[in-house]
Amino acid sequence: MALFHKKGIVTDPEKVEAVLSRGVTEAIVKDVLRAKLLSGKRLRIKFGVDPTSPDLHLGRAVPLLKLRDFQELGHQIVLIVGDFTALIGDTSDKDSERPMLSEEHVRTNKKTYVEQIGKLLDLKQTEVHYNTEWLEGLTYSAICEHADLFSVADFIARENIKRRLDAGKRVSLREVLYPLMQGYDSVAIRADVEVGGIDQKFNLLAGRTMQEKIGLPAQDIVMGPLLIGLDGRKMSSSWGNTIPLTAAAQDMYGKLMSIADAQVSTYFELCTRMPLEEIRQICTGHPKEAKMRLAYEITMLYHSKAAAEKAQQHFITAFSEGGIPEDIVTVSAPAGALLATLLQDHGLVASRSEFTRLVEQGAVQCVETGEKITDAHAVVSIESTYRIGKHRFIRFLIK
RNA sequence: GCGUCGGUGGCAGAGUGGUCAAUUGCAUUUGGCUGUAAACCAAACGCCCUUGCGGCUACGGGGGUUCGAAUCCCUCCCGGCGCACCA
Repeated sequence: MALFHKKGIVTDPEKVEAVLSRGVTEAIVKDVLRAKLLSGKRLRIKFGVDPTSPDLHLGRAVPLLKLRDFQELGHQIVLIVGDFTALIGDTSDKDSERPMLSEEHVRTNKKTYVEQIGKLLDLKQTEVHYNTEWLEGLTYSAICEHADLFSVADFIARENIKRRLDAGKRVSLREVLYPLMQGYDSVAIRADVEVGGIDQKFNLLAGRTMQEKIGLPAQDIVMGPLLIGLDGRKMSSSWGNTIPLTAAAQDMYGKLMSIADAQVSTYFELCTRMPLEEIRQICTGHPKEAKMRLAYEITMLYHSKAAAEKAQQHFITAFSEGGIPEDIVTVSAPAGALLATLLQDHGLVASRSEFTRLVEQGAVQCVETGEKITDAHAVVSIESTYRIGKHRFIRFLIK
């Protein structure tokens, strides 16, 4: 945050333009927003996250970086932790009904959120709210007033709702209330701009509608693309294809190395702030080198330079050179214990059946001798290290 | 409430009395290859063991029919759709 000046608002047209274009799929209304940014007025930039799962992931970090861009221009970031909305469940990113989360579940999640966000934003310069503040106290009549601003047709025309209805799936009336709440957040904090993913368009527009009807100036909207996850589908907590911001450096690096080649430049653009020209150059080089650089950059962003270097080194020894990592889980075992039992006890295999299968496939290997285990009843009698597949390692000390 | 259709493995979605531990796709795991945990190709993918055309548990819950049920019947729970006249 070196460029940040407490009072000054940066109106350099080039920087403003960069904020409006990098990683921006659509901005509503772009010209209006540009004018506002150039005016020198300090804007209130809203962003909401629902604490639905304990970890934020890289996909969620895309809008957070956009917020950082705004913060660097000197604008006021207003972060809303949707502890109330999380109980309802957004429909925007779901093809199935989202279950209501328990309050306790939400409470434990929201604690960690602000901390994770602090890796990207300067929290001292960020206003943080929980939307329970204003949503919890709304009366039925206030809700009716809000609900009156929208028609049922608006909702059933939404693609994801329509798809579900057509497929004969249930859509709860409760879910339909979600955009109203998100919209009201904008009213409550008097947002000038709201940042979100393109999948949030409907909800973001609801904010404009509600502000206008209530007599406030309508917020502008900046929407970014959705990051593709590890399996080629949209990155989403419920798919299990995410890279969590809390992932250990080594793990984060490894996960980044498993993204598809075609995604590398997109990741560079959306998940780092490396100059676009430099990215273009890196991506014209060897795909593997480019991906390693990407993994390094992102790991550094969330951890440290040292951690990123270590993770990279680990990756090279463990995978590129087929070696073994330095810090292997080490446990003590009685002499003559069954390898199968030991691995199961330490969670490296889920069941005996799985172990047997792995042995049959030649996946279990003793590192010291290089021998593949072929007997499912092999025992461990001397101190040794085992490798299962490519990335499961364990070392046994004999008691 | 009445009628009707449906609830299957992480997800999607077949199967509708035996040969079903259950087709297929996705995800996952492993092997090969390589430029990496990319891509591609191949295999595996409920659990247990004395590894056998072995045992056990499983197709929303419970009960029943049958030599035998994911498949038929009853009942309960959950969901979709339709109906709910007069206002």
